[in-house]
Amino acid sequence: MLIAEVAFPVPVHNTYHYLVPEGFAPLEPGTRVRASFGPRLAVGTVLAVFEGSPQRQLKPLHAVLDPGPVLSAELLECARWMSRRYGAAVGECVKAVLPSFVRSVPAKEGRAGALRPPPTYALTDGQRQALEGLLESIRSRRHGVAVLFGVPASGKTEVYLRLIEEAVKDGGQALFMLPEISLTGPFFEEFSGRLREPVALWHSRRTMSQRRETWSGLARGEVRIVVGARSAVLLPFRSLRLAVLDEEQDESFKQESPSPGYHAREVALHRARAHGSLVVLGSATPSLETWRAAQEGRATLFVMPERVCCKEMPAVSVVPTPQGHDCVSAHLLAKLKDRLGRGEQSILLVNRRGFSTLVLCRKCGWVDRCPACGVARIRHQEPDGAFLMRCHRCGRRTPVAAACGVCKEPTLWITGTGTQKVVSELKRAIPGVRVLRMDRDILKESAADRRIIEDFKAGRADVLVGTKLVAKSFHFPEVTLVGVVDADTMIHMPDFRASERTMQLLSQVAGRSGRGEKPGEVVVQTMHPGLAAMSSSQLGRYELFAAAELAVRKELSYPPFAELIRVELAGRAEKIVEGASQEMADRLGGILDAAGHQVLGPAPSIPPVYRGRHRRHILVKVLDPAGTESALDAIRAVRVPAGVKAGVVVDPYDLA
DNA sequence: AGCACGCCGACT
DNA sequence: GTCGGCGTGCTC
Repeated sequence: MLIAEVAFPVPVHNTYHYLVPEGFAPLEPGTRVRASFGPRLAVGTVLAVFEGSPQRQLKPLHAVLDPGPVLSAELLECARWMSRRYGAAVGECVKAVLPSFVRSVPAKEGRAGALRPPPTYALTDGQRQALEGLLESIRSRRHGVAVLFGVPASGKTEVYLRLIEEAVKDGGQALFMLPEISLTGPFFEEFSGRLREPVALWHSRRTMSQRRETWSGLARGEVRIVVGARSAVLLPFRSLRLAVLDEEQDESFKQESPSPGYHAREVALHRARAHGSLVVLGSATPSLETWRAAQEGRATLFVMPERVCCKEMPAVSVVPTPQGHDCVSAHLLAKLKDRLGRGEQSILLVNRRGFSTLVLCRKCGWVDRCPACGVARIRHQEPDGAFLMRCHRCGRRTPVAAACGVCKEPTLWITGTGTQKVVSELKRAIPGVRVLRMDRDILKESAADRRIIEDFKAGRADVLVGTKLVAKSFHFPEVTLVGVVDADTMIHMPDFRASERTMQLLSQVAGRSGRGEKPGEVVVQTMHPGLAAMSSSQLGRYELFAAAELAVRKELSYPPFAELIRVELAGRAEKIVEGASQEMADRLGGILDAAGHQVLGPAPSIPPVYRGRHRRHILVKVLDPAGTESALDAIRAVRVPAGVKAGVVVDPYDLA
């Protein structure tokens, strides 16, 4: 009898078997079918078809929905791989690569398009050398991985453009990915202007019809170039020759939820192997995972050390964070005034939005926290000028406490620096200064991030104060000073990546300085000038940071020397969750310690109670790189009691 | 994910 | 005495 293995878009790990009625054959994997699933009919995707004698009574398929497969064997295999790699249900992975808007796509041959002659730009030595190696790799039609390590403004975009041109010759396809939707637009524009071949834009905010057009165009081989965000890596390429991840270190390439929690870099590498294509990982501060891959020869390193626009790197000075009332040091203030006098612009990076980031009691140490989320609340100045406390996790607003929540004394200390406070301090210290603020609050209020950027670019402000949004790849030629108001806030996060994140942010924001004719300068305020993450904000010292940080990671068995799996248990009854997570940790400890892995916890998640459910988590450090799959099996094999739900995240970036 | 089965509160 | 809450469990 002919049996079909079918996956349904539901969070269950098993697949289901059905009889294939006579008239339905031949039925190929990747075809959608309708079948009775429990008390209802459901649409599923055929994973495999085989001849066999079933041990149990199987139901027949109800209908075949496509004339042929809508998913290629390669993409179907990718879904199955994702399910194994990330411990996600197969059906959910199939759903991720086969969105609901897809209609049947008849196969059709693509045609080769003519290329616009590449413009004649003078390339730097670094660009030329990188291009030479990378073009050769594309032409070889063999799988390869390259790291394009270029300082900000080193001309990576020009390299990408020429690689794409090469990749789409005679029917090839190219994928260009950026970590955020907001960055895809400008690249889409630029690529569309420079490349003769049409460029498609892909991200989650595109309309159904736009997505359908791109999806089926790619499947037919007609669409050849895609600029997109994370999910573009799951598109139905027929002959991928090049996959680029720009800003590859950015954590937005990792999806944490919904399941499957995939990393676009890993999926790109997996698919590129199947297509025999080149993967280019571009960054000024590569992730340590990528850097180590280059050191071990799993990726080829290309370095572009010189800026295209200007000769010198900005000079970096590290000064102590002021400990008094002010948050901008005399040193930084003097430099700001100096820029103002010369008609040049400055950027100030502040890590938190709001006015004051901490309200606490001087007597007993009580900290004002959100009762629902358990995190410290931020004092905000609302658009009407009044002050309110806001929880940055749940967004709830409450009046500012007049007295300590425990000892009821009016001994409150309002401290900590947010973007609003810096703006107000600047206006007080430099009369007449024109300041723009850019953070999520402002963008919500005025719904105009474009306008802020344009105003600043046009010189209608002297200083731009903002959160890490200001560090993004904007090009402001008149900016000659970048100040980091408090570089320590990130580094104290209880997360093994805190130092790496700090270094990346500092380096990125430093790259905004001196991009025009005039040389730039960077001032970092910190109480820890000796930390590697701080000193390496001096551009070009990435290698020193990476070496030091890799040594730490190795010592403590953290990625990239181990792989983490976070197991979270949640449920209504606190005691039951507590018992279940202890049981889970004990059981895993027994199994996994023997394999050389480590089990940490359980510990309460942050927040410990969310939507009425108590949450605890366990961290598994998988020391043998091949051991993740069996560790996931071991986790799944532990039965959790009724009323408790267990979830896993492989390679989590959010450790709370 | 759906959808049904199964035990505890306010109503014709 | 019933209708209905959503907690629990299964779907080839």
